[in-house]
Amino acid sequence: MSIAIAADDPVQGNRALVKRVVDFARDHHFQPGDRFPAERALAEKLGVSRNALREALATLESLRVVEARPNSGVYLRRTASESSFEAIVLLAGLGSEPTAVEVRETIEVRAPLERQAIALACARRNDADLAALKAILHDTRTVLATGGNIADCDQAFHLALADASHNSVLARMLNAFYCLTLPRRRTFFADPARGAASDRGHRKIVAAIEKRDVAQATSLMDRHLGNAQVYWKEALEGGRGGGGGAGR
Amino acid sequence: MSIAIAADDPVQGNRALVKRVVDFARDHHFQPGDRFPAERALAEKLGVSRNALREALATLESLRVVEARPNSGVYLRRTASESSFEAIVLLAGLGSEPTAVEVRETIEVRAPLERQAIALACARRNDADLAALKAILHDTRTVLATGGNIADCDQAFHLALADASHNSVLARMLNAFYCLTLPRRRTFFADPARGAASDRGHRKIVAAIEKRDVAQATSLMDRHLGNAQVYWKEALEGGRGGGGGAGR
DNA sequence: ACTACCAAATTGGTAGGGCCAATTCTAAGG
DNA sequence: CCTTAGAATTGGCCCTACCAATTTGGTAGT
Repeated sequence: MSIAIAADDPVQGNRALVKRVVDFARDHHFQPGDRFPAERALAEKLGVSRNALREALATLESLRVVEARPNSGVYLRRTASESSFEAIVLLAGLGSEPTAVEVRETIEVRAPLERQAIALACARRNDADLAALKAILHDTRTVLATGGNIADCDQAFHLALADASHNSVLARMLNAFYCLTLPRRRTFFADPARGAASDRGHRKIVAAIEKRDVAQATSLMDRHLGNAQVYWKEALEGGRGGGGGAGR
Repeated sequence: MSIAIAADDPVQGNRALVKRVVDFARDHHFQPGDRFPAERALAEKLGVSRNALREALATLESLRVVEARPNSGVYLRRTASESSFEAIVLLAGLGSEPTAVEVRETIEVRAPLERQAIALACARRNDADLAALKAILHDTRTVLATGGNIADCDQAFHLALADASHNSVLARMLNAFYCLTLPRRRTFFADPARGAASDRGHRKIVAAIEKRDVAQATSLMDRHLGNAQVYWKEALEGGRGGGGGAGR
C-alpha cells in the first residue's frame, strides 16, 4: 500500500516532551483556560532547556491544545471546541486512553466517512485498486491459515480501501481514525474467530466494490461499523480493560 | 456562540515564519521527498535564528508537512497521503489558495459530516440549541433588512448547528472545514440575493430540526451542499477569481 | 484616603553561541 | 578496487542574553 503509517512516529523526537507537557497539565488537574508555569520555570521543572520546551509548545500550539499569549503565559485551550482534531490522535498515540465520550464521538464521525469512502470507491475504483484489495485478502487468508494475527492485514485493507476512494483528504482522515484505535487492535485480533469474521466482511465488501454496487457496499460497511460500536461499548462499559474492540 | 474561530490566529506568533518556510519550498519547486537546506543555512537564508526556525519546523512537523530525519535533514512529505488534515486549513489560512482537487476532496469529506451533524442535531438538540439557532436566524433577518453582509451570521449558524450535534469532534472538524472557505465567504455574501437564499435554507433546516425530522433535515442539507458544490465548480472552472462560492 | 505615576519584576519572542552523537563524505592505505 | 580512519555535516539539545510588552508594587502628590 502507499500510505505510510503514523502510529509510531508522530513527532518522534520531541514526542516525549510533548507528552510530558500534556501529562503535567493532566497531573495538575488543569482546567480549560488554566495557565502553565512560565516557560523558564516549566523548563526547569521538566529538566529540559527552554528551547526544547518551546518546540514542544509550538507543537501543542499548532495542534491547538494550548495557546501562548505574549507577555502573559501559555494557557490550556478549551479542548472540547478549540483543539485540533489531530490532537486527539496525537494524545491517543501518546498513551492517553481515549475516554468513553471520545470513543463515541469518534465513531460518530468515522462512520459517515467510511460510508463515503466506500461509496466513492465503488464509483472510482480501477483495476489496480481492486487488485490491491484482493492481494490483501489473499495475504489475510494465508495469515489466518497459520493462526497468525491479522492486525497488519486489517490495516492494509483499510488503507487500500481509503486509497480506492481516490480522495487523499478522506484517506488521510480515515488513516488518522484508524491509528487512534491501533493499540487495541492487535489485542482484538488475538482471537482467531474475530479475524475470520473480519475477513468474511472484507470479502463481501470487495465483491460489492468490484460490482460497483454502492447500496450493497455501504450496507455492508454500516453493518461492520455497527459491530465496531458494539465492541467499543462492551470494552468501555465492561471495565475498560477487556481487551475489547477495535472494530475491524 | 461558543466556539472561537480560528481564522486569524493559527499559530499567530511564528505563523509568518511557518508561511515563509512553506513559501520557500514552493518557490524552489520542491517535490515530495526533497530535502530542505540545513537548519543553520536555512535560518540564515531566512534571516532568523535557528531557534525560531526550529519552532516553525516543529509546527510543520506536527502537521506532518515536513519530516526531520536526525543527522540527515528536513524533508518535504508526500503531502497527498502523509500530511495532516489540519495542514490544509493552515496552508489555506496562510494564503495559499486551495487547488481544485483539494476543494473537490474537501467537499466530498465535508458533505457526509454535515449530514451526520444535522442527523445528530435532530436526535439530540435541546431547547437551548434551538433557541440559539433561532436567535441567529433573527439576527440574520436584521442584518438582511439593513442590507448588511451576513457572513458572520452564517458562520454563527453553522457553529450552532455543529454544537447541536453534541459531538465535539464533529463540531471541531466542521469548524475547520468552515474556516477553510472563510476568505471567500464574505465576498460570496456580498450579493444580498445569496444571503437571502442562504437564510431561507437555514430556516427550513431549523424547522426540520425543531420537528426532529431527520429525513427532511438531511434532505435539506444535501440540497445546500449541492449548491456549494455548484458554486465551487463555477468559481474554479470559471477562472478562479469570480468571487464565487463558499456555499454555506 | 485616594489617585496618578514611575520603576522593577515577569513573560513570551528572539538571537547567537556552543557541544554532542550519528551520519555521510573523503581520502589515505592496503 | 576495496577497506578504513578521519574530517565535515547535520539535527538535537543546552545556555546566556536581550527585547518589548505587560503586570505589579510602591511612592509621591493631592
